[in-house]
Amino acid sequence: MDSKTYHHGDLRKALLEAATEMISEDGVDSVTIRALAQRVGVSRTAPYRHFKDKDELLTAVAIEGYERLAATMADVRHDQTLDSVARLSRMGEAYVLFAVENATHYRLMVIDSSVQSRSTPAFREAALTARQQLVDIIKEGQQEGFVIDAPPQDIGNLLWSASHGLATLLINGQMRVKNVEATAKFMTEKMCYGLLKQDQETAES
Amino acid sequence: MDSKTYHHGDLRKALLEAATEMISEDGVDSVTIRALAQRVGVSRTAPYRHFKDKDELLTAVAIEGYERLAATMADVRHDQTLDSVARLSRMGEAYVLFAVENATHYRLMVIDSSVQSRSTPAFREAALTARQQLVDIIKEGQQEGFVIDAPPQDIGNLLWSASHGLATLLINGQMRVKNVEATAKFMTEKMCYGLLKQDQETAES
DNA sequence: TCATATATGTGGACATTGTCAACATGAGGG
DNA sequence: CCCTCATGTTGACAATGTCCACATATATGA
Repeated sequence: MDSKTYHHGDLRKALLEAATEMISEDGVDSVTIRALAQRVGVSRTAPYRHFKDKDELLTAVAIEGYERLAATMADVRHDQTLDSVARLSRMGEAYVLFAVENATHYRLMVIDSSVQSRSTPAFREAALTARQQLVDIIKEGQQEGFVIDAPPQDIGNLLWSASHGLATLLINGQMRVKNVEATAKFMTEKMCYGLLKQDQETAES
Repeated sequence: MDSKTYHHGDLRKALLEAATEMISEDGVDSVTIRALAQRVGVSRTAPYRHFKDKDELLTAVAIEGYERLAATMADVRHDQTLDSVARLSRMGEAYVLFAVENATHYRLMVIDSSVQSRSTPAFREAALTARQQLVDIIKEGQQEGFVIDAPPQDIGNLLWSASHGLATLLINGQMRVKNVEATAKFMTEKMCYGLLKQDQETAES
């Protein structure tokens, strides 16, 4: 059941794996249904038995990406060797590293227009699950008294935004940096500890 | 010289305008060379006299976008009714508003893979010019003693990242918000005034 | 003024791609 | 053992990007 059977076995999975490989090798645009099918060893229209169209396939790849990202973030969240503030900071680093190391895949996940415009419930849920890791850490930080009392969703959006933005700058080469980890750490810390010399409380949204 | 001449007059400009319209109406994927040509009233291969290929055309559109963005940011920077801290905060708002109001165009500018991968010197310069507006304000803030002494480039990257990230979340609908301006303001201010209750100085990158 | 070179626009042609429809195959249940 | 249905195949077609040879107009210089 591995080489020349008419039926493939688990074509869906094979397609997703091959697509992921192609994306990381040559970018999303290099993924064509035909090339993908050939790589997996099936005829060009076989993928249509598993995905309605190309967008659906790419969306599935993007969802897998979010699942991996969420797992990475969950690891940080459960790292018992760190306190909640350190975990918060470390999570920013982890996020940025993930994005940089999986740049083309990350692009697909985060902003590729075809995937975004079709955004299925499953896709949205995958993205939300990843973000929830961050929000949960913030809540813990609040319980421990380290983090200000603004709504954790809002704070999460702030940190998520900053991490995503940094990742984008790095991926696009608009920000050249020697050490990605150090940069991510600098930014996350500055964000956590404040940017201006004087500190004061301000109204919320 | 406006309706039926064999030669168009300023086809290049007309193509860019039409492409910009199509992008904002139906997204980047709706821009096809043929549709574009038809919209402008020329034959399908005429655009190739002005752009090497489709990517070059889209890159030109993206550059125009950065020019508009830079102009918007420059307006804020030169607003004499605000002090430098307020200008900094306002600039974040202006950036996010620009992105949301020109969502599809913004996508093209910031992360569309075909444009990014080809990124020409002109494209990079346009992006840098916009970012420089932000860095300049930060320098002014430092001179006036409001902003910490970290390298202005680093601080600029931080704020740019956060603004870009927020814009992306909003554009992708991953963050539903009643009032975009208020949210941008909240985030920019929180970033400027610090996120944690205690304040302290930390090492830089 | 007029011929000619050059820039600009046109139409035909072709390869690539996504996708549909009709057909083939084979695994599993009755 | 046969039938059904999920799965895979082949042929076909339309849309698209883009090359090439040709057409046309504008500018240049004699």
